[in-house]
Amino acid sequence: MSASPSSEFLPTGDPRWLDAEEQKAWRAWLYSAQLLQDRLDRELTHRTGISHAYYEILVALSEAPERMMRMSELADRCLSSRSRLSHAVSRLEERGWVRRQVCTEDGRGQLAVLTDDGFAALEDAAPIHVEGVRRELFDQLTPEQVAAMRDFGETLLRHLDATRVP
Amino acid sequence: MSASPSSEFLPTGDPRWLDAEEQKAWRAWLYSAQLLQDRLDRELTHRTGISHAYYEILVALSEAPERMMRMSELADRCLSSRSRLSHAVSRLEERGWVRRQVCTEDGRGQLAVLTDDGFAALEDAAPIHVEGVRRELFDQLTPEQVAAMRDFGETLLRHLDATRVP
DNA sequence: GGGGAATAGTCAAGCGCTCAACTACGCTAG
DNA sequence: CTAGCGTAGTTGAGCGCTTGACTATTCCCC
Repeated sequence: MSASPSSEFLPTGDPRWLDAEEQKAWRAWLYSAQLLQDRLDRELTHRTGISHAYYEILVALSEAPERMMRMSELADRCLSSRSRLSHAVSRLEERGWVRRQVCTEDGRGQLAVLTDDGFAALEDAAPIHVEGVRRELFDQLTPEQVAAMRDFGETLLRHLDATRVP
Repeated sequence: MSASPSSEFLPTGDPRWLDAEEQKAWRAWLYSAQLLQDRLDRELTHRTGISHAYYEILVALSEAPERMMRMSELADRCLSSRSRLSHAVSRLEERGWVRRQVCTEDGRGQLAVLTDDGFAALEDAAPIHVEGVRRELFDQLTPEQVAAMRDFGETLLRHLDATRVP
């Protein structure tokens, strides 16, 4: 719907429609974001058997002290819901890459721990992922574009973080 | 995994790891993209019952001549697989928003046609979506950042398009 | 003009996600 | 102490997506 539709008497007043330039900018960003994430995810999944979502979990754990994290903390770090993370960790447990451990400080809590097998799987996958990001993203951009991408991302993150409603 | 892991003798040579600045840029972009898309999709879904993916289908049809498109064409336009689009159109058909029609020029083909009910649903949803995009995206950015976002998206799209492997 | 490859679309099985309900534990006020 | 509320995490049902196989039609060229 490129032009304003005919409904002119909305309760909240006329929406601030996007003009042609804004539409182009929005679509270019949206399509490129979807295609890029899709391509990287597919390459990683097909070459390593690890989806990008699972990869993020393994990375987070590998960077944590003693390679272990509380479930909720891990969920936040991976932009995941509690439920989604719980399911994902169960599946990673079945592969032997992660194990659960009760948290001694808080009887309600669980710790997700990266196993040696999980770390090895991550070591195999990391080069594939990094090469993908470089090939599809950084190799295509000038340093100025990279700087703008970061600036853009950080600006948006500040806003999204400030207006979060948990 | 922020630093190079210990596997130093890979068949393809050492991967070109991301340095700290590149990591920050990549993460900022990735997280902001995921959070933004997620927030817009949730708002649209909860307030209108239409997910962003379905919204895109309705928009594409509404802009097409006679509000109809070939299934494959529609799939490409919506960055969707044939199968996914076929499922989605079936569900939109159940809601009475789209109907299928055999293509007279090509006996294999099907046309997806937007119904009046579908157009009305889109008219209701469009202001919600546009306000979301404006509030979460354009209102947060300077004109320079918008220009950079578009430039970034178009650069990436050119690359992704040129290296597509169907 | 007839046989094989290519194309359009659908369908079924299985996986992963969402949502809401649920268990279990901790915290605090009375 | 204990009642009640908040927090941590899990679970199951249901939906949507992916994959790969399948049907039907068209295209191509010998």
